[in-house]
Amino acid sequence: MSQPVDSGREQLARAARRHSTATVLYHHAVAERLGLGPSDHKCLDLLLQHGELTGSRLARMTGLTTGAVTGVVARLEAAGFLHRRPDPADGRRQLLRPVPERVEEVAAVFAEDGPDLDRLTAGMTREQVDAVLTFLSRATDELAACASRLRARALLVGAARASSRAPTHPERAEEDA
Amino acid sequence: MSQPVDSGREQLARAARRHSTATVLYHHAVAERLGLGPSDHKCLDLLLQHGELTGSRLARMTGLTTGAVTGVVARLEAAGFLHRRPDPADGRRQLLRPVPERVEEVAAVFAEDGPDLDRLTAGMTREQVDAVLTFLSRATDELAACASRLRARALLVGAARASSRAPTHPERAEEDA
DNA sequence: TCGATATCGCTTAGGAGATGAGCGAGTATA
DNA sequence: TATACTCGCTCATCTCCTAAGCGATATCGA
Repeated sequence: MSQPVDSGREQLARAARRHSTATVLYHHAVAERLGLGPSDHKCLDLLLQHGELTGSRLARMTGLTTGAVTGVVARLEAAGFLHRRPDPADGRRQLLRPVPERVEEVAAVFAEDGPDLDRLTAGMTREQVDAVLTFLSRATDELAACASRLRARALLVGAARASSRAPTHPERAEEDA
Repeated sequence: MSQPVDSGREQLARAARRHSTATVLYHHAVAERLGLGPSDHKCLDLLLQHGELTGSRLARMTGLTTGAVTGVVARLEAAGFLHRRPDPADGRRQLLRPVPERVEEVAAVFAEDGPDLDRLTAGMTREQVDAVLTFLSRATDELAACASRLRARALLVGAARASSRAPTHPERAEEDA
C-alpha cells in the first residue's frame, strides 16, 4: 500500500461503502419486520425526523411520485402509524404526523434488534465520539445533497426526453432530508 | 438536557438515524441513476464487495427469494454489470462476478456525485479518523447481525404460519454481508 | 378584481418486480 | 445405491410504482 494517507482514505472509502450496504439491508429488514414496504419505512422515518410533513414534501424528499405517496400514506394510516389532518392554512394540503403509540413500537424494534450504540463506541474517548458525531453529521448532509443532485439530473434527462409538458412528477428534488 | 453522557448517546442515536435515512435515499438515487432497481443495486454492491458469489448466497444475504435473485441476475447481466459462469466444482451453481469496465462506470458515479471523503474528515487528526473507522466497522458488523436476526425471526413466523414444508425461501439468513 | 397559472392530493391504467410454489438437474448423506 | 437436500429456474399472482390527468385550492399579474 502507498502512503499512509492514501491508505487511510481508501480504507475509509471501503468502510463507508460496506457500512452503506449494511445500512440499506438492515433498513429493508426492519421494514419487513414492521410489515411495511421499503418506501413506507422510508417515509415513516422522514416523518419521525421532521414531526409533521405534507405529502408533496414527502414526494420531493424521497423522489417518489405523488401517486406513490398517496399509496404510502394510505398504507401507513391504515396500519395506524400516521395521522393526517387538513392544513388550516392551505386547503389543498394534508398535514401528516406519526402516531406516538405506534412510534414507540418502532422504537422497540430498534431497541430489541438494533445496533447497540454503547458497544459501538466502547473504549472511545469523548473526543473520539465527537469525531464520529461530526463525521456522521457531515456525511448526512453530503448524502442528502448528492441524492438531490442525482435526482435533479435524472429529472433533467427525463424532461429532455419528454420535452416540456411537466407531469405530476416532483419538479425538483429537495436538499432537505 | 440530563447528563453529558446521556445527551451524547442520544445525540449519537439521532445522528446515526438521520445518517441511516440519508444513506437509504442516496442508495436509491444512485440505483436510479444507473438505471437499476434498488434490489439490483443492492446485489451489485454485495458483488463488488465480495468479488464472486453464487445466486443462493446472494438470496440469503439480501433476504430475497431465489426467484427474485434470478430476475436480478438476469437484469444485471443484460445491462452488462455482471458475468456468470458455471461453478466447476458444483454443477448446480453459477458463479457471479462484476464486470470490471462497467464497475468503473459505477465508481465514476460515486466520484462525480458521491460524498467527498476528504471534506468529511477535514480538520480531523489521524486518531479521530481512526475512531470513525472503528465506529463504521463495528456498526457494519452490528447492522449485518441485526438484519440477519430480524430476517431469521420473520422466517420463524412464516414457518409457524405455513407449518413445516420449507419453500424455496432462504432457509436462514446469513450473518455475512 | 379577476383571469391565468401553479400546486396540492387523488385516481386510473399499465408495467416492473417480488413472492410463493413447484420443477429438473446435480450433490451429499445414509 | 437410495434418499434427501440444494441449486437455479419458471410460472401465476400480487403489490407497488410510474405516467398521465382531474378537480380543488392558491397565487400571481394585469
